[in-house]
Amino acid sequence: MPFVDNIGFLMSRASGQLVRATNAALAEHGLRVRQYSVLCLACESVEGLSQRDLAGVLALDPSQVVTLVDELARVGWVERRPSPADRRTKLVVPTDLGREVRERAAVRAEAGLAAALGPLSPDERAALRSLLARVVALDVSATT
Amino acid sequence: MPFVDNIGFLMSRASGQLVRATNAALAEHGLRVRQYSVLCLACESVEGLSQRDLAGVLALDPSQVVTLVDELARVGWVERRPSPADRRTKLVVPTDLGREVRERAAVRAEAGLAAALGPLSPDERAALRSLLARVVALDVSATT
DNA sequence: TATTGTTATACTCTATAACTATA
DNA sequence: TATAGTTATAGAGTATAACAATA
Repeated sequence: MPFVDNIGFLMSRASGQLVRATNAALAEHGLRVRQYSVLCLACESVEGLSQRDLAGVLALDPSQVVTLVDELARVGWVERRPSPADRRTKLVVPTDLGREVRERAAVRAEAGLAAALGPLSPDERAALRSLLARVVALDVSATT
Repeated sequence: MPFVDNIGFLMSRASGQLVRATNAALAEHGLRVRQYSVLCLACESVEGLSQRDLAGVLALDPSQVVTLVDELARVGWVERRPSPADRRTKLVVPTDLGREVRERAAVRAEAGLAAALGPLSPDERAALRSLLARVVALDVSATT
């Protein structure tokens, strides 16, 4: 099988395309996809997530999460709150402004992603999502 | 739909896993996946590919290809040959040693990739490949 | 004038290691 | 002793711009 049909190569190219399309769509909102992912997860949580939880869900190193939260906090879209249960832990919670930004950004991000997925039917997108989820579920490094 | 089910996010995580698994498998052969892709394409071509062709197929900037070919040439696995047709063009061709390395590396790379794709059946892998190929085919930036 | 290969630069992402404060 | 967050650093990947040789 020729190299251009290698699943790893195709995955890497496709991933790059989706990231670029999403970043382009998010640019007008002052976001990149990494910061956006943190903002989304913070908005979805009820009590806020610890940075450790964020690192686990996103499969990032905790030190990377620090930077992402710093950037979102600097513009006032999330804030760090002390955890009532553990004084080491900081909960990342969205501000009201952060929720608004996230809502507007989500519309553009979805549109950008949809365009990058092109002619795939809804069923095909669901199939792709399901296959990807099964690959991701294998990740051994993610200790969460 | 929660962020963790976002296709872009899942694709990005899955891509990272496949790249890491492949790099780990290739490490004992002194290769990383980017260099390996150039070596594979050079081995598959009959007359050698120009660096421009390589950049087009791999969706990389021509300046990135320079670095990759430099590294493979330094260890004697490929060489640059002048094109008979165009004196600006350099054809990248594998050496005999390069072909041997590629053959051995391919075995390990395939095994590493297969492990990273885990429980996906052959049919599911084919379906994944096909879906990815259709997404990649959309890439507007690839002028090839 | 346009294209191939090249050099240079800057920014993002990835990967580790070490430190602090708490547990 | 282990964990959450933080700082620091180095390497790999991505994105542009400019230049020389050639078409």
